[in-house]
Amino acid sequence: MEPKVESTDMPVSKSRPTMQDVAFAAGVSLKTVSRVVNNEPRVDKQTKERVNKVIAELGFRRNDIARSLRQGQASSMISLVIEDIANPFYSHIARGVEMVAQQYNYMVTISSSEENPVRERGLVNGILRRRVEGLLIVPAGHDHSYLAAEQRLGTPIIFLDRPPVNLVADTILLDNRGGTYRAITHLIEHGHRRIGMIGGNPFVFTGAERLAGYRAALHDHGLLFDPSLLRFDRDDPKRAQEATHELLTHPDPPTALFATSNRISVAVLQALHHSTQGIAFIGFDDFELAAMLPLPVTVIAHNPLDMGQRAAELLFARLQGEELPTQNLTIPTELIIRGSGELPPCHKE
Amino acid sequence: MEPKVESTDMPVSKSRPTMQDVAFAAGVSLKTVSRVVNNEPRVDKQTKERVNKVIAELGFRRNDIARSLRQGQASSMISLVIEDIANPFYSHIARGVEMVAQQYNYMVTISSSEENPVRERGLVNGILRRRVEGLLIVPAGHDHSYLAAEQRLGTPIIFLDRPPVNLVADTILLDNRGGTYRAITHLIEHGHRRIGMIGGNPFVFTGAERLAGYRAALHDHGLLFDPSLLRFDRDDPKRAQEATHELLTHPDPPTALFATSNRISVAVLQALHHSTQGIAFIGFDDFELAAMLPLPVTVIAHNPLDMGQRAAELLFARLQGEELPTQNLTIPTELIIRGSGELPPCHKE
DNA sequence: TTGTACGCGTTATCAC
DNA sequence: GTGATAACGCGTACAA
Repeated sequence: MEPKVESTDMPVSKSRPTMQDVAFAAGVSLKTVSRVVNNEPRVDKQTKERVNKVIAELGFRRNDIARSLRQGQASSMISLVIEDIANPFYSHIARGVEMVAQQYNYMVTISSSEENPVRERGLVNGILRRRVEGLLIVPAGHDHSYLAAEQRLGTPIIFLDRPPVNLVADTILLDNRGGTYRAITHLIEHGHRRIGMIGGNPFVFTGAERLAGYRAALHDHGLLFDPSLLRFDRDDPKRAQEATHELLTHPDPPTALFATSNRISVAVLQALHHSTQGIAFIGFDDFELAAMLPLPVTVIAHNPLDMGQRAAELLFARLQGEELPTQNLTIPTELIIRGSGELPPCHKE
Repeated sequence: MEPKVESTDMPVSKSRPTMQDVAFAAGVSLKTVSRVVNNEPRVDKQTKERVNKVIAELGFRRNDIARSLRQGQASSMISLVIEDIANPFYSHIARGVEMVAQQYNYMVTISSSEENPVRERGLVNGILRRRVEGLLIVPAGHDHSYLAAEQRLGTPIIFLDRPPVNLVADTILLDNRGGTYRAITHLIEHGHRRIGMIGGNPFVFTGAERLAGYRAALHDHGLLFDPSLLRFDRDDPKRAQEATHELLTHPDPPTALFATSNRISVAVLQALHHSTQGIAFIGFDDFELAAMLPLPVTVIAHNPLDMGQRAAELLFARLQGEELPTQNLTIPTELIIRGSGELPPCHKE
C-alpha cells in the first residue's frame, strides 16, 4: 500500500513536525506557536487561527517528553507495581488508581512483579528512570531502603497491601489479622474445634498477619493450635488442591477450612467439589459467583477498588504539596455470611 | 563556560543529581559518565570504578526523559487502551501484553475508555503526546481516521477485539461469528427451536458479529428468526437480569438462552438461579468457576491472554522494523461442554 | 502582541 | 581513553 500523499506544500516527511516546523509554515516564531499550543492569553486572534490551521494541516502534536524535560519533572505519569494484573484483587486496585489518575489527566503504568523481588527492583528502577511522578507499589521485596533517596527527592511512594521494610512510607493495608480473627471466631461459634488453614507464604506480611489472626482466635477461645492442620505456600492451584486432600485425609481431620486468598479459595473449592464431606469453609477475599455455588461461600470481603482509589488520592495530595504526616490506613474487612461458613461440624464416617 | 558559580560543594539537597554532578564529583567529563552509565566499551577500568562509586554515593539515576528526547522517540513505552481493566477479559489481555513488553524492557500504560469514544480520543491524544512508541487499542469510537497521520509517522497501532473504522491497521479479533454459530448450532442439535439471546450493543462490531452468527445458525437449520427473543444493550447487570425475566415470562418462551459476554452471563445466571425452569444456557467467554456452578456452564471459550501476547508480539515486530503487510488475525473459539448447554428443551408447565 | 536567547539532561560527533 | 560542543523540542525570562 502506498501512503496517500496529502495536498500540502510541505513535503510529507517521515519525521514528526515540531513547533519549529509549525512556526516556519505559519510565518511566526516558535514562541508564538508555543503560546497557541498552551492557550496562553496574549495572542492575536488571527495569528492564533493561522497557527491552529497549520497545526491541523501538519498533524502537529506537542512533544510532552521535551515539555517535561524543560518543566522539571512533570511527566504526568504515575506507576503501579503489583503482583499480577490478571488477579481480580489487583485489577480492581488498578481500576481504582486509574479512576483517580484520569481526573488529574495522568497516565498510569502498570507492571507485574510476579512476586519476584529481583524483578520488582528492576521494574522500579525502570520506572524511576522514566521520572514518573509517583509510585504505588505492592511490594514483594524485603528491603526498600534503596527508595529512601528517591523519597527525599520528593517522589511520593505509597505501599499497598504490605508495608515497606527498612523504610518509612505511606501504607494502605487490609485488616488482615482482624478479618481472619473474625472468620475463625465465626467457625468456632458454629461449633468447630479443628480448623484447617490453607495459605500462601507465611513470611510475607499478609500471610503472617492472617496466621496471627488465626492463632489469636484459637487462643482466645481456649483451643489448641495444631500445626498439622496448616498448609502453606499453596498459591499454586495444584498445590492448594493437594493441601485440601491432605487435610481431608488427616487422621483427625478438620471440620472446617479457611483459605487465605481468592486464588486459593477457588482451588480449594474445586478440590472440595467432588468431596462428599460437608466441610465448612470460609475464604479471605470475596469473588464473583461466590453466592451462586451449590453451597454459597462465606467470605471475608473488602473493597480493593476503594483501596486503589484511596492510595491514588493520597498520592495526588502529596503531589500537590500537601504536607501530611506519614499515613497508615487500614481498609476494613467484612464477614459475608452465605452458608458455607455456617455448616456445623460433621465428622467423617 | 567560565562562570561555574553553582555546585561548588555541598551534598545534594532537593534536586536530583545529574550526569554533570557526577562528572564534577568524579573529576571527569560529562561524556565519560555517559559512557559508564551506558556501558560503552572504551572506558578505563579505574575511571569506570570511580564513576560508579560516585554514582552510588549520589544516588544518580539516568533521566530517561532526557535520553529519549535526544535519541529520537525511544521512550520505551507502549500503551494499551481498553474498556475496563477490572473486567477479566481485559485484564488477561493486559497481562499478555505486559508479559511480552517485559521481555523487551518496555513499560505499559493502561487506560480504560469506559466504552466512551470521547474519552478514548482524549486518552489516545495524551498517549501520543507522550511519544509512546506503540499503541494497542480496543476501540470504542467509530472513526479512527485521525490516527492515519500517526501511523504514517511510524507509530504501530494495533486494534484488538474490534476493527478500526476509516483506517487500515493491524487487527486481532475473536471468531465472534463462528463461535456464536457453534453455540447456537449446539443448542439446536439438542432439540431447541426457540433460543433467546441477551447481548450488549448490537451495533458494536462484536455485537453485530455475534448476532450475525446467531442468525446464520438459525437460518442454516431452517429455523425462524424471532426478534421477540432478543434483548440488546444489556451490559448492565440489572438490565441483563430484567431481560432474563422478560424472556422467561414470554408468552411463547425460549427453551434455551445465549449470553454474549462474561458479564452478561454472570448476570443471567444470577437471574436464573432461583428459577425452577430448567432452561438451557450457553455463554460467550469462559469464566472462573463456570464448571463449579450447580449446573456447570457450557461456554464459548477463547484465550484473551494469548490475544494480548500476539498483539504485543506483532507490535514489537513492527517496532523492530519488520516489514509485514497489514495483519488480520483471528483468535479461535472453542465450545466447552459442561452441562448447561446440553439440557433438552423443557416446556414450562 | 511577538520574538530572541538560553537551559532542561542526555547522547552523537569529532576532535585530542 | 577522554573531552568539548552541538543538538533533541520545548518553556522561561526578558527584550522589542
